[in-house]
Amino acid sequence: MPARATSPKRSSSAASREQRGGEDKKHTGTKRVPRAIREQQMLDAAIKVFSEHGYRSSSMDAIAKQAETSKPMLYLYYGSKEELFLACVTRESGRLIDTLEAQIAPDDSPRMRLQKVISSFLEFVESNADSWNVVYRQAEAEPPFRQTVSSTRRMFIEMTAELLKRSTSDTYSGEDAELIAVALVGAGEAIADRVANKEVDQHAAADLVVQLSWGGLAGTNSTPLPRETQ
Amino acid sequence: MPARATSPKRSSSAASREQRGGEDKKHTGTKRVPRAIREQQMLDAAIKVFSEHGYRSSSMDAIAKQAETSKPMLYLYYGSKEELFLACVTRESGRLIDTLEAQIAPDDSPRMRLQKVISSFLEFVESNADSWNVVYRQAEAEPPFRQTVSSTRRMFIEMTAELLKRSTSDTYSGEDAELIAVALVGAGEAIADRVANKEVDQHAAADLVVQLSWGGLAGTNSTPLPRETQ
DNA sequence: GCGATATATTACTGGCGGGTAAGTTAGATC
DNA sequence: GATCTAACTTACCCGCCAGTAATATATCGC
Repeated sequence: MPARATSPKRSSSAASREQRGGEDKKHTGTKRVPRAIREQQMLDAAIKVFSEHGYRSSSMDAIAKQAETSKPMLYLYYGSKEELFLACVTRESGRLIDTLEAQIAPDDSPRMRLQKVISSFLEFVESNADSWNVVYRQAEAEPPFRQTVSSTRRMFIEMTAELLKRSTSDTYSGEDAELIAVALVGAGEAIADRVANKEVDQHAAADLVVQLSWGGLAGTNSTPLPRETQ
Repeated sequence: MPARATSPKRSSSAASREQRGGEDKKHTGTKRVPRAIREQQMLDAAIKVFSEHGYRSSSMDAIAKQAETSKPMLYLYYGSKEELFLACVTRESGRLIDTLEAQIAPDDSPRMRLQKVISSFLEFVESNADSWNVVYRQAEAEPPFRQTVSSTRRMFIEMTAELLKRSTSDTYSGEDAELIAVALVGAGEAIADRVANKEVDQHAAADLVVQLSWGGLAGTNSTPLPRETQ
């Protein structure tokens, strides 16, 4: 009964600060940390290592070390490397989705929604570059996880297509809206990569993507960009 | 002409000889193939295997088998797995770039260029899905090759930005043009992924990307899409 | 024919890394 | 303070695979 990967729900709050107490070298020198917390530490560590070296090149030992624990604990809690990675993807894409959903108010105009979603999306990516890298770029290249990425992306595309259909007159078919959504999401991801690498300012990028989505190149042309920060 | 691995120029043209003579099972049963040809077979095989399983999960044995040769030959010609992969990326991105460059005539209008480039790009991706996958999606996830992908992409972005600056009035700064180019290239890549997976028709997609690039959503709105095939 | 060399193979190794067995201790509960 | 469990560890196993001898033979130039 190895508890199988995180099956028990959540420990919720908890999280009494600690660590760095003392270098007790008595026998083993390892602190005892409740499962719910350790699990999160492990995911944090895994994301960092996976992001840096890629899935295959990341060893479980390296992840364990990063999480300040040992390999058997990883296996006790997550079962296998594959499940661990999947847990990373699941948690992080969940966090992202939650973040985005929290932004939209039901009575926002479509354009307002677009703006909010885009800027919070880029904000998330900026402050969670490793997550972004793991969830999208790493998972995409590993055959076992392609489907997961694909379905996450599909959700974004659906979301975007919905916005499109609602905001514009129905001059193009649903199929076209879908393709356009694919393109827009792709554009967003490309910008996200730049933002994650800190190559562009997130707010400037957000402004530009909104303009571009809404008005296309003509739009950026006719409406001089209001730049905010930077 | 970096030549790299493949150092001795050797052979060059060649290409005359053909195999498929007879199933001589005398001793080993393996036919002799000139280097220049074997090298290309190896790259073909490597691209296929890499695309299917990813860089790390592809064994040199599997690639050798696919190329109908043996592992030591791979090492003789390419030196290491890493160099082999790099050779794949180099050859394929070169092919893509050549294809695109062959399209543009110096007296084409910017819009004409855009259209030609986009459609030949998507055409290439459609008929070279494995190349696309290796050059972009696989290489991107492997730290040793990220820079290569990055510089290939940068070239596309530069090309696009140049087109933008030339075609529109200079109402936005070069920096904005660059960012817009990032977005457009990202959109193109996203569509390319769909095309590579045969999820959308390449010609319809090309039309749509052109429209979208040129006129944005407003453009697709005001100009009903002329659909061709399908 | 006769080397020289380029093409080829089989069979190995060395280590890395996923996964596990077996045992240890901390601390909650009564 | 005995017990029971959950949190830990060290130390190992073993398969896979990048890379390498060592060796064989087809073919070209002469």
